[in-house]
Amino acid sequence: MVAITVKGSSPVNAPAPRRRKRLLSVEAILDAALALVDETGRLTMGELATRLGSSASSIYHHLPGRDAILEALRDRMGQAIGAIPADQPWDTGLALWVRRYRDAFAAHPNLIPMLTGQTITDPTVLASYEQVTGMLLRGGFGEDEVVLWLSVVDNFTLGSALDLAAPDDVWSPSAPAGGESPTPRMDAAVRAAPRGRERADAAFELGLTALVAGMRAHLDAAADNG
Amino acid sequence: MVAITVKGSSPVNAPAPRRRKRLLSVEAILDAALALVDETGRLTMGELATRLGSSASSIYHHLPGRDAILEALRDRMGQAIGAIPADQPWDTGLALWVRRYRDAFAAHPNLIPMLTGQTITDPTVLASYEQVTGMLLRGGFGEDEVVLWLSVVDNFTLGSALDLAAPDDVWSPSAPAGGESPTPRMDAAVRAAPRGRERADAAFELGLTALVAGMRAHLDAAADNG
DNA sequence: CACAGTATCCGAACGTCATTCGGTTAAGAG
DNA sequence: CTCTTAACCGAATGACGTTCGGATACTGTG
Repeated sequence: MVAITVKGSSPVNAPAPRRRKRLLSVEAILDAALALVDETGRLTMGELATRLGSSASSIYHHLPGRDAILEALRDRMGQAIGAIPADQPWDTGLALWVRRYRDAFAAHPNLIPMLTGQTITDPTVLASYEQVTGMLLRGGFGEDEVVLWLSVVDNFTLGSALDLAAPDDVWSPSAPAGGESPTPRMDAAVRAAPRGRERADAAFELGLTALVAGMRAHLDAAADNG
Repeated sequence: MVAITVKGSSPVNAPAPRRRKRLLSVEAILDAALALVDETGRLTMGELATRLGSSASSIYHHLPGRDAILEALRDRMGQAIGAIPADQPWDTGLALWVRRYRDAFAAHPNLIPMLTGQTITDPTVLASYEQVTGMLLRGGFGEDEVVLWLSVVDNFTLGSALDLAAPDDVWSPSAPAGGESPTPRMDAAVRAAPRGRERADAAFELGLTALVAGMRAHLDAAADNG
Protein backbone atom coordinates (compact mmCIF):
# COMPACT_ATOMS: atom_id res chain seq x y z
CA MET A 1 0.00 0.00 0.00
CA VAL A 2 2.93 2.33 -0.55
CA ALA A 3 2.20 4.98 -3.11
CA ILE A 4 5.16 6.57 -4.79
CA THR A 5 4.05 10.04 -5.66
CA VAL A 6 5.89 12.36 -7.93
CA LYS A 7 5.64 16.11 -8.00
CA GLY A 8 4.42 17.49 -11.25
CA SER A 9 5.53 15.99 -14.51
CA SER A 10 9.30 16.40 -14.26
CA PRO A 11 10.17 15.60 -10.66
CA VAL A 12 13.88 16.24 -10.82
CA ASN A 13 14.78 19.31 -12.82
CA ALA A 14 11.53 21.25 -12.74
CA PRO A 15 11.82 24.83 -11.47
CA ALA A 16 10.45 23.83 -8.08
CA PRO A 17 7.76 26.41 -7.25
CA ARG A 18 9.80 28.01 -4.54
CA ARG A 19 8.05 29.68 -1.71
CA ARG A 20 8.69 33.34 -2.30
CA LYS A 21 7.25 35.03 0.71
CA ARG A 22 4.99 34.37 3.61
CA LEU A 23 2.03 32.70 1.95
CA LEU A 24 -0.46 32.85 4.77
CA SER A 25 -1.37 35.13 7.60
CA VAL A 26 -4.37 35.44 9.85
CA GLU A 27 -5.45 38.53 7.98
CA ALA A 28 -5.13 36.93 4.56
CA ILE A 29 -6.98 33.83 5.70
CA LEU A 30 -9.87 35.80 7.10
CA ASP A 31 -10.09 37.99 4.02
CA ALA A 32 -10.21 34.94 1.79
CA ALA A 33 -12.70 33.19 4.04
CA LEU A 34 -15.05 36.13 4.00
CA ALA A 35 -14.76 36.45 0.24
CA LEU A 36 -15.41 32.75 -0.14
CA VAL A 37 -18.52 32.90 2.01
CA ASP A 38 -19.75 35.99 0.21
CA GLU A 39 -19.39 34.33 -3.16
CA THR A 40 -20.40 30.76 -2.49
CA GLY A 41 -22.26 30.73 0.79
CA ARG A 42 -20.00 27.93 1.96
CA LEU A 43 -16.80 27.74 3.92
CA THR A 44 -14.75 24.60 3.39
CA MET A 45 -11.11 24.34 4.31
CA GLY A 46 -10.29 22.88 0.92
CA GLU A 47 -11.76 25.69 -1.11
CA LEU A 48 -10.26 28.21 1.25
CA ALA A 49 -6.82 26.69 0.80
CA THR A 50 -7.16 26.65 -2.97
CA ARG A 51 -8.13 30.29 -2.95
CA LEU A 52 -5.09 31.05 -0.85
CA GLY A 53 -2.82 29.00 -3.07
CA SER A 54 -1.89 26.80 -0.15
CA SER A 55 -2.93 23.49 1.30
CA ALA A 56 -5.69 23.04 3.84
CA SER A 57 -3.40 21.78 6.54
CA SER A 58 -1.26 24.90 6.38
CA ILE A 59 -4.11 27.00 7.64
CA TYR A 60 -3.91 25.26 11.00
CA HIS A 61 -0.59 26.93 11.71
CA HIS A 62 -2.33 30.28 11.89
CA LEU A 63 -5.76 29.47 13.25
CA PRO A 64 -6.81 26.45 15.28
CA GLY A 65 -9.63 25.42 12.97
CA ARG A 66 -12.73 26.24 11.04
CA ASP A 67 -14.68 27.33 14.10
CA ALA A 68 -11.96 29.77 14.99
CA ILE A 69 -12.26 31.32 11.54
CA LEU A 70 -15.96 31.84 12.04
CA GLU A 71 -15.37 33.23 15.49
CA ALA A 72 -12.88 35.71 14.08
CA LEU A 73 -15.29 36.70 11.36
CA ARG A 74 -17.92 37.24 14.00
CA ASP A 75 -15.61 39.64 15.77
CA ARG A 76 -14.79 41.38 12.51
CA MET A 77 -18.51 41.82 11.99
CA GLY A 78 -18.77 43.36 15.41
CA GLN A 79 -15.99 45.82 14.79
CA ALA A 80 -17.77 46.96 11.65
CA ILE A 81 -20.61 48.18 13.84
CA GLY A 82 -18.34 50.60 15.56
CA ALA A 83 -19.20 52.99 18.37
CA ILE A 84 -22.07 55.44 18.48
CA PRO A 85 -22.15 58.92 20.01
CA ALA A 86 -23.30 58.49 23.60
CA ASP A 87 -24.91 61.88 24.19
CA GLN A 88 -28.23 61.62 22.41
CA PRO A 89 -31.81 60.64 23.19
CA TRP A 90 -32.31 56.92 23.70
CA ASP A 91 -34.64 56.51 20.74
CA THR A 92 -32.49 58.03 18.04
CA GLY A 93 -29.39 56.47 19.56
CA LEU A 94 -30.98 53.04 19.69
CA ALA A 95 -32.22 53.32 16.13
CA LEU A 96 -28.78 54.37 14.94
CA TRP A 97 -27.18 51.44 16.69
CA VAL A 98 -29.62 48.89 15.32
CA ARG A 99 -29.22 50.22 11.80
CA ARG A 100 -25.46 49.99 12.04
CA TYR A 101 -25.83 46.52 13.43
CA ARG A 102 -27.93 45.34 10.55
CA ASP A 103 -25.88 47.18 7.97
CA ALA A 104 -22.83 45.27 9.11
CA PHE A 105 -24.66 42.01 8.62
CA ALA A 106 -26.27 43.12 5.40
CA ALA A 107 -22.87 43.50 3.78
CA HIS A 108 -22.35 39.75 4.09
CA PRO A 109 -25.71 38.00 4.05
CA ASN A 110 -24.31 34.53 3.47
CA LEU A 111 -22.29 34.77 6.61
CA ILE A 112 -25.22 35.33 8.90
CA PRO A 113 -26.62 31.80 9.07
CA MET A 114 -23.17 30.54 10.07
CA LEU A 115 -22.98 32.92 13.00
CA THR A 116 -26.24 32.22 14.75
CA GLY A 117 -26.10 30.30 17.96
CA GLN A 118 -23.19 32.22 19.38
CA THR A 119 -23.40 35.78 20.55
CA ILE A 120 -20.73 38.30 19.84
CA THR A 121 -18.14 38.66 22.58
CA ASP A 122 -15.86 41.12 20.87
CA PRO A 123 -14.90 43.98 23.22
CA THR A 124 -15.99 46.59 20.71
CA VAL A 125 -19.46 45.12 20.62
CA LEU A 126 -19.66 44.70 24.36
CA ALA A 127 -18.73 48.35 24.69
CA SER A 128 -21.60 49.31 22.44
CA TYR A 129 -23.98 47.22 24.54
CA GLU A 130 -22.74 49.08 27.57
CA GLN A 131 -23.33 52.38 25.84
CA VAL A 132 -26.85 51.48 24.79
CA THR A 133 -27.57 50.26 28.30
CA GLY A 134 -26.60 53.69 29.55
CA MET A 135 -28.82 55.40 27.02
CA LEU A 136 -31.83 53.31 27.97
CA LEU A 137 -31.28 53.87 31.67
CA ARG A 138 -30.99 57.61 31.11
CA GLY A 139 -34.12 57.42 28.97
CA GLY A 140 -36.08 56.16 31.94
CA PHE A 141 -36.22 52.39 31.46
CA GLY A 142 -36.05 50.37 34.65
CA GLU A 143 -32.79 48.64 35.41
CA ASP A 144 -34.59 45.31 35.57
CA GLU A 145 -36.02 45.85 32.10
CA VAL A 146 -33.02 46.99 30.14
CA VAL A 147 -31.71 43.49 29.47
CA LEU A 148 -35.11 42.47 28.19
CA TRP A 149 -35.23 45.36 25.77
CA LEU A 150 -31.75 44.61 24.60
CA SER A 151 -32.87 41.05 23.97
CA VAL A 152 -35.86 42.27 22.04
CA VAL A 153 -33.79 44.51 19.83
CA ASP A 154 -31.19 41.79 19.40
CA ASN A 155 -33.78 39.28 18.32
CA PHE A 156 -35.44 41.64 15.90
CA THR A 157 -32.12 42.52 14.37
CA LEU A 158 -30.97 38.94 14.04
CA GLY A 159 -34.26 37.94 12.50
CA SER A 160 -34.07 40.81 10.05
CA ALA A 161 -30.51 39.90 9.19
CA LEU A 162 -31.43 36.30 8.51
CA ASP A 163 -34.21 37.59 6.33
CA LEU A 164 -31.49 38.95 4.04
CA ALA A 165 -30.02 35.51 3.48
CA ALA A 166 -33.22 33.50 3.14
CA PRO A 167 -34.88 32.99 -0.23
CA ASP A 168 -37.87 35.18 -0.84
CA ASP A 169 -40.19 32.20 -1.23
CA VAL A 170 -43.37 33.14 0.57
CA TRP A 171 -42.92 36.79 -0.21
CA SER A 172 -42.67 36.29 -3.95
CA PRO A 173 -45.66 36.07 -6.27
CA SER A 174 -46.16 32.43 -7.23
CA ALA A 175 -47.13 31.53 -10.75
CA PRO A 176 -50.90 31.23 -11.13
CA ALA A 177 -51.46 27.51 -10.60
CA GLY A 178 -54.46 27.12 -12.85
CA GLY A 179 -57.23 26.87 -10.30
CA GLU A 180 -57.98 29.46 -7.64
CA SER A 181 -55.21 30.17 -5.19
CA PRO A 182 -55.98 29.17 -1.61
CA THR A 183 -54.37 32.44 -0.52
CA PRO A 184 -55.90 35.16 -2.71
CA ARG A 185 -55.51 38.05 -0.29
CA MET A 186 -51.90 37.27 0.39
CA ASP A 187 -51.17 36.88 -3.30
CA ALA A 188 -52.52 40.35 -3.92
CA ALA A 189 -50.58 41.78 -1.02
CA VAL A 190 -47.37 40.16 -2.27
CA ARG A 191 -47.89 41.67 -5.69
CA ALA A 192 -48.40 45.10 -4.16
CA ALA A 193 -45.18 44.98 -2.13
CA PRO A 194 -41.51 45.24 -3.06
CA ARG A 195 -39.45 42.07 -3.33
CA GLY A 196 -36.06 40.75 -2.42
CA ARG A 197 -33.60 43.07 -0.79
CA GLU A 198 -35.97 46.01 -1.17
CA ARG A 199 -38.66 44.18 0.75
CA ALA A 200 -36.26 43.19 3.50
CA ASP A 201 -34.98 46.75 3.84
CA ALA A 202 -38.45 48.28 3.95
CA ALA A 203 -39.66 45.73 6.49
CA PHE A 204 -36.65 46.38 8.68
CA GLU A 205 -37.22 50.13 8.71
CA LEU A 206 -40.92 49.74 9.37
CA GLY A 207 -40.31 47.27 12.18
CA LEU A 208 -37.61 49.36 13.76
CA THR A 209 -39.84 52.41 13.80
CA ALA A 210 -42.71 50.43 15.25
CA LEU A 211 -40.51 48.87 17.90
CA VAL A 212 -39.15 52.19 19.04
CA ALA A 213 -42.65 53.66 19.07
CA GLY A 214 -43.82 50.73 21.16
CA MET A 215 -40.97 51.24 23.58
CA ARG A 216 -41.88 54.90 23.88
CA ALA A 217 -45.47 53.96 24.63
CA HIS A 218 -44.27 51.51 27.26
CA LEU A 219 -42.23 54.25 28.87
CA ASP A 220 -45.16 56.67 28.92
CA ALA A 221 -47.46 54.05 30.42
CA ALA A 222 -44.98 53.32 33.19
CA ALA A 223 -44.67 57.06 33.93
CA ASP A 224 -48.43 57.42 34.21
CA ASN A 225 -48.68 54.53 36.65
CA GLY A 226 -45.92 55.61 38.98
CA MET B 1 -8.56 -7.13 2.97
CA VAL B 2 -11.51 -9.47 3.31
CA ALA B 3 -13.06 -9.18 6.70
CA ILE B 4 -15.08 -12.12 7.88
CA THR B 5 -17.67 -10.63 10.12
CA VAL B 6 -19.79 -12.65 12.44
CA LYS B 7 -23.06 -11.61 13.92
CA GLY B 8 -23.04 -11.58 17.67
CA SER B 9 -21.09 -14.28 19.48
CA SER B 10 -22.70 -17.43 18.16
CA PRO B 11 -23.22 -16.95 14.46
CA VAL B 12 -24.82 -20.25 13.66
CA ASN B 13 -27.35 -21.28 16.24
CA ALA B 14 -28.16 -17.94 17.80
CA PRO B 15 -31.85 -17.01 17.74
CA ALA B 16 -31.27 -14.84 14.73
CA PRO B 17 -32.98 -11.50 15.50
CA ARG B 18 -35.67 -12.10 12.94
CA ARG B 19 -37.42 -9.13 11.47
CA ARG B 20 -40.75 -9.29 13.19
CA LYS B 21 -42.67 -6.44 11.69
CA ARG B 22 -42.18 -3.35 9.65
CA LEU B 23 -39.22 -1.76 11.35
CA LEU B 24 -39.42 1.68 9.82
CA SER B 25 -42.04 4.08 8.62
CA VAL B 26 -42.01 7.76 7.80
CA GLU B 27 -43.85 8.51 11.01
CA ALA B 28 -41.47 6.48 13.16
CA ILE B 29 -38.44 8.02 11.50
CA LEU B 30 -39.68 11.56 12.06
CA ASP B 31 -40.61 10.84 15.66
CA ALA B 32 -37.17 9.44 16.34
CA ALA B 33 -35.47 12.28 14.49
CA LEU B 34 -37.30 14.90 16.51
CA ALA B 35 -36.53 13.10 19.75
CA LEU B 36 -32.89 12.84 18.76
CA VAL B 37 -32.64 16.53 17.98
CA ASP B 38 -34.42 17.42 21.20
CA GLU B 39 -32.02 15.36 23.26
CA THR B 40 -28.71 15.88 21.53
CA GLY B 41 -29.09 18.93 19.33
CA ARG B 42 -27.70 16.89 16.46
CA LEU B 43 -29.20 14.87 13.66
CA THR B 44 -26.92 12.24 12.17
CA MET B 45 -28.21 9.37 10.12
CA GLY B 46 -26.13 6.92 12.12
CA GLU B 47 -27.53 7.89 15.49
CA LEU B 48 -30.99 8.03 14.04
CA ALA B 49 -30.64 4.49 12.70
CA THR B 50 -29.34 3.19 16.01
CA ARG B 51 -32.27 4.73 17.80
CA LEU B 52 -34.60 3.07 15.34
CA GLY B 53 -32.85 -0.28 15.65
CA SER B 54 -32.04 -0.26 11.97
CA SER B 55 -29.17 0.71 9.71
CA ALA B 56 -28.66 4.13 8.24
CA SER B 57 -29.09 2.99 4.69
CA SER B 58 -32.54 1.58 5.42
CA ILE B 59 -33.87 5.02 6.12
CA TYR B 60 -33.42 5.93 2.48
CA HIS B 61 -36.21 3.56 1.50
CA HIS B 62 -38.69 5.82 3.27
CA LEU B 63 -37.27 9.30 2.87
CA PRO B 64 -34.87 10.58 0.23
CA GLY B 65 -32.32 11.94 2.68
CA ARG B 66 -31.44 14.01 5.66
CA ASP B 67 -32.72 17.25 4.14
CA ALA B 68 -36.08 15.66 3.53
CA ILE B 69 -36.29 14.73 7.20
CA LEU B 70 -35.67 18.33 8.19
CA GLU B 71 -38.18 19.53 5.65
CA ALA B 72 -40.78 17.17 7.06
CA LEU B 73 -40.01 18.34 10.57
CA ARG B 74 -40.45 21.92 9.39
CA ASP B 75 -43.90 21.07 8.17
CA ARG B 76 -44.68 19.27 11.39
CA MET B 77 -43.67 22.41 13.22
CA GLY B 78 -46.04 24.39 11.07
CA GLN B 79 -48.95 22.12 11.74
CA ALA B 80 -48.38 22.55 15.45
CA ILE B 81 -49.19 26.23 15.04
CA GLY B 82 -52.68 25.40 13.89
CA ALA B 83 -55.38 27.81 12.84
CA ILE B 84 -56.63 30.84 14.71
CA PRO B 85 -60.16 32.19 14.93
CA ALA B 86 -60.55 34.68 12.10
CA ASP B 87 -63.20 36.96 13.54
CA GLN B 88 -61.31 39.07 16.00
CA PRO B 89 -59.51 42.42 16.08
CA TRP B 90 -56.21 42.43 14.24
CA ASP B 91 -54.12 43.16 17.29
CA THR B 92 -55.30 40.37 19.53
CA GLY B 93 -55.45 37.99 16.59
CA LEU B 94 -51.92 38.83 15.53
CA ALA B 95 -50.62 38.46 19.06
CA LEU B 96 -52.31 35.09 19.41
CA TRP B 97 -50.81 33.89 16.14
CA VAL B 98 -47.31 35.01 17.00
CA ARG B 99 -47.49 33.39 20.42
CA ARG B 100 -48.61 30.11 18.90
CA TYR B 101 -45.85 30.40 16.37
CA ARG B 102 -43.20 30.82 18.96
CA ASP B 103 -44.69 28.22 21.27
CA ALA B 104 -44.38 25.67 18.52
CA PHE B 105 -40.71 26.49 18.15
CA ALA B 106 -40.15 26.74 21.87
CA ALA B 107 -41.14 23.11 22.30
CA HIS B 108 -38.07 22.07 20.30
CA PRO B 109 -35.39 24.71 20.68
CA ASN B 110 -32.60 22.59 19.27
CA LEU B 111 -34.47 22.18 16.04
CA ILE B 112 -34.69 25.87 15.28
CA PRO B 113 -31.14 26.52 14.11
CA MET B 114 -31.50 23.66 11.63
CA LEU B 115 -34.60 25.18 10.08
CA THR B 116 -33.44 28.70 9.36
CA GLY B 117 -32.81 29.63 5.78
CA GLN B 118 -35.93 28.02 4.44
CA THR B 119 -39.40 29.35 5.01
CA ILE B 120 -42.30 27.13 5.84
CA THR B 121 -44.37 26.10 2.84
CA ASP B 122 -46.77 23.78 4.61
CA PRO B 123 -50.37 24.46 3.50
CA THR B 124 -51.52 24.83 7.10
CA VAL B 125 -49.03 27.60 7.65
CA LEU B 126 -49.79 29.30 4.37
CA ALA B 127 -53.45 29.26 5.35
CA SER B 128 -52.63 31.02 8.59
CA TYR B 129 -50.65 33.65 6.69
CA GLU B 130 -53.69 34.20 4.52
CA GLN B 131 -55.85 34.55 7.60
CA VAL B 132 -53.55 37.07 9.23
CA THR B 133 -53.36 38.99 5.97
CA GLY B 134 -57.12 39.27 6.07
CA MET B 135 -57.08 40.47 9.66
CA LEU B 136 -54.53 43.16 8.93
CA LEU B 137 -56.42 44.37 5.86
CA ARG B 138 -59.63 44.55 7.85
CA GLY B 139 -57.72 46.35 10.58
CA GLY B 140 -56.91 49.14 8.13
CA PHE B 141 -53.37 48.39 7.00
CA GLY B 142 -52.66 49.23 3.38
CA GLU B 143 -52.46 46.37 0.96
CA ASP B 144 -48.97 47.42 -0.04
CA GLU B 145 -47.84 47.30 3.59
CA VAL B 146 -49.24 44.01 4.75
CA VAL B 147 -46.35 41.94 3.42
CA LEU B 148 -43.90 44.23 5.16
CA TRP B 149 -45.65 43.83 8.46
CA LEU B 150 -45.78 40.10 8.02
CA SER B 151 -42.05 40.17 7.39
CA VAL B 152 -41.50 42.22 10.50
CA VAL B 153 -43.48 39.85 12.65
CA ASP B 154 -41.80 36.86 11.05
CA ASN B 155 -38.35 38.25 11.69
CA PHE B 156 -39.11 39.11 15.27
CA THR B 157 -40.52 35.66 15.89
CA LEU B 158 -37.63 33.84 14.27
CA GLY B 159 -35.14 35.92 16.20
CA SER B 160 -36.97 35.23 19.44
CA ALA B 161 -37.09 31.53 18.64
CA LEU B 162 -33.36 31.41 17.98
CA ASP B 163 -32.88 33.17 21.27
CA LEU B 164 -34.27 30.04 22.90
CA ALA B 165 -31.54 27.87 21.45
CA ALA B 166 -28.58 30.19 21.91
CA PRO B 167 -26.48 30.13 25.06
CA ASP B 168 -27.23 32.94 27.49
CA ASP B 169 -23.67 34.26 27.32
CA VAL B 170 -23.99 38.01 27.19
CA TRP B 171 -27.14 37.95 29.25
CA SER B 172 -25.60 36.05 32.13
CA PRO B 173 -23.64 37.67 34.94
CA SER B 174 -19.94 37.02 34.35
CA ALA B 175 -17.69 36.25 37.27
CA PRO B 176 -16.04 39.39 38.65
CA ALA B 177 -12.72 39.42 36.82
CA GLY B 178 -10.64 41.05 39.52
CA GLY B 179 -10.32 44.54 38.14
CA GLU B 180 -13.18 46.84 37.21
CA SER B 181 -15.53 45.55 34.56
CA PRO B 182 -15.56 47.59 31.36
CA THR B 183 -19.35 47.20 31.33
CA PRO B 184 -20.53 48.11 34.82
CA ARG B 185 -24.01 49.31 33.89
CA MET B 186 -24.75 46.28 31.80
CA ASP B 187 -23.47 43.97 34.53
CA ALA B 188 -25.88 45.52 36.97
CA ALA B 189 -28.74 45.30 34.50
CA VAL B 190 -27.98 41.63 33.85
CA ARG B 191 -28.04 40.90 37.55
CA ALA B 192 -31.40 42.62 37.88
CA ALA B 193 -33.01 40.62 35.08
CA PRO B 194 -34.18 37.02 34.81
CA ARG B 195 -31.99 34.51 33.03
CA GLY B 196 -32.25 31.66 30.57
CA ARG B 197 -35.66 30.61 29.44
CA GLU B 198 -37.34 33.07 31.75
CA ARG B 199 -35.43 35.94 30.21
CA ALA B 200 -36.25 34.80 26.70
CA ASP B 201 -39.94 34.48 27.51
CA ALA B 202 -40.17 37.86 29.19
CA ALA B 203 -38.31 39.54 26.35
CA PHE B 204 -40.58 37.94 23.80
CA GLU B 205 -43.72 39.14 25.56
CA LEU B 206 -42.34 42.63 26.02
CA GLY B 207 -41.27 42.84 22.41
CA LEU B 208 -44.54 41.52 21.10
CA THR B 209 -46.50 44.05 23.08
CA ALA B 210 -44.26 46.86 21.93
CA LEU B 211 -44.46 45.77 18.33
CA VAL B 212 -48.24 45.64 18.34
CA ALA B 213 -48.37 49.01 20.07
CA GLY B 214 -46.06 50.42 17.45
CA MET B 215 -48.22 49.02 14.68
CA ARG B 216 -51.26 50.60 16.28
CA ALA B 217 -49.48 53.94 16.40
CA HIS B 218 -48.56 53.58 12.75
CA LEU B 219 -52.18 52.95 11.91
CA ASP B 220 -53.35 55.98 13.83
CA ALA B 221 -50.77 58.21 12.21
CA ALA B 222 -51.84 57.05 8.76
CA ALA B 223 -55.48 57.74 9.62
CA ASP B 224 -54.66 61.29 10.75
CA ASN B 225 -52.83 62.03 7.53
CA GLY B 226 -55.51 60.90 5.20
C1' DC C 1 29.62 33.22 6.56
C1' DA C 2 28.08 28.79 8.65
C1' DC C 3 24.90 26.68 11.28
C1' DA C 4 21.16 25.70 14.39
C1' DG C 5 16.53 26.41 15.57
C1' DT C 6 12.11 27.47 14.33
C1' DA C 7 8.17 28.90 11.69
C1' DT C 8 5.84 27.56 7.72
C1' DC C 9 4.29 24.56 4.53
C1' DC C 10 2.91 20.15 2.36
C1' DG C 11 1.06 15.33 1.31
C1' DA C 12 -0.86 11.53 3.33
C1' DA C 13 -3.78 9.56 6.52
C1' DC C 14 -7.74 9.35 9.83
C1' DG C 15 -12.45 9.79 11.66
C1' DT C 16 -17.02 11.32 10.82
C1' DC C 17 -20.61 12.02 8.05
C1' DA C 18 -24.35 11.46 4.19
C1' DT C 19 -25.27 8.76 0.52
C1' DT C 20 -25.19 4.79 -3.02
C1' DC C 21 -25.01 0.01 -4.40
C1' DG C 22 -25.61 -5.00 -4.71
C1' DG C 23 -27.27 -8.58 -2.51
C1' DT C 24 -30.40 -10.95 0.96
C1' DT C 25 -34.51 -11.84 3.43
C1' DA C 26 -39.18 -11.69 4.77
C1' DA C 27 -44.20 -10.29 3.63
C1' DG C 28 -47.87 -10.67 0.91
C1' DA C 29 -50.41 -11.86 -3.48
C1' DG C 30 -51.86 -15.50 -6.40
C1' DC D 1 -46.39 -23.22 -1.85
C1' DT D 2 -44.20 -20.04 -5.14
C1' DC D 3 -43.24 -15.76 -6.97
C1' DT D 4 -42.67 -10.89 -6.68
C1' DT D 5 -41.24 -7.14 -4.44
C1' DA D 6 -40.50 -3.95 -0.78
C1' DA D 7 -37.64 -3.60 3.23
C1' DC D 8 -33.44 -4.22 5.03
C1' DC D 9 -28.38 -4.60 5.61
C1' DG D 10 -23.06 -4.23 5.11
C1' DA D 11 -19.71 -2.41 2.50
C1' DA D 12 -17.98 1.12 -0.33
C1' DT D 13 -17.73 6.09 -1.91
C1' DG D 14 -16.87 10.78 -1.57
C1' DA D 15 -16.79 15.15 1.00
C1' DC D 16 -15.23 17.18 4.84
C1' DG D 17 -12.37 18.81 9.11
C1' DT D 18 -8.47 17.67 11.34
C1' DT D 19 -3.83 15.49 12.72
C1' DC D 20 0.77 13.91 11.84
C1' DG D 21 5.56 13.44 10.19
C1' DG D 22 8.61 15.23 7.42
C1' DA D 23 10.61 18.75 4.27
C1' DT D 24 11.85 23.50 3.35
C1' DA D 25 12.78 28.31 3.80
C1' DC D 26 13.51 32.12 7.14
C1' DT D 27 16.13 34.16 11.36
C1' DG D 28 19.16 35.07 14.56
C1' DT D 29 23.61 33.76 16.63
C1' DG D 30 28.51 32.18 16.92
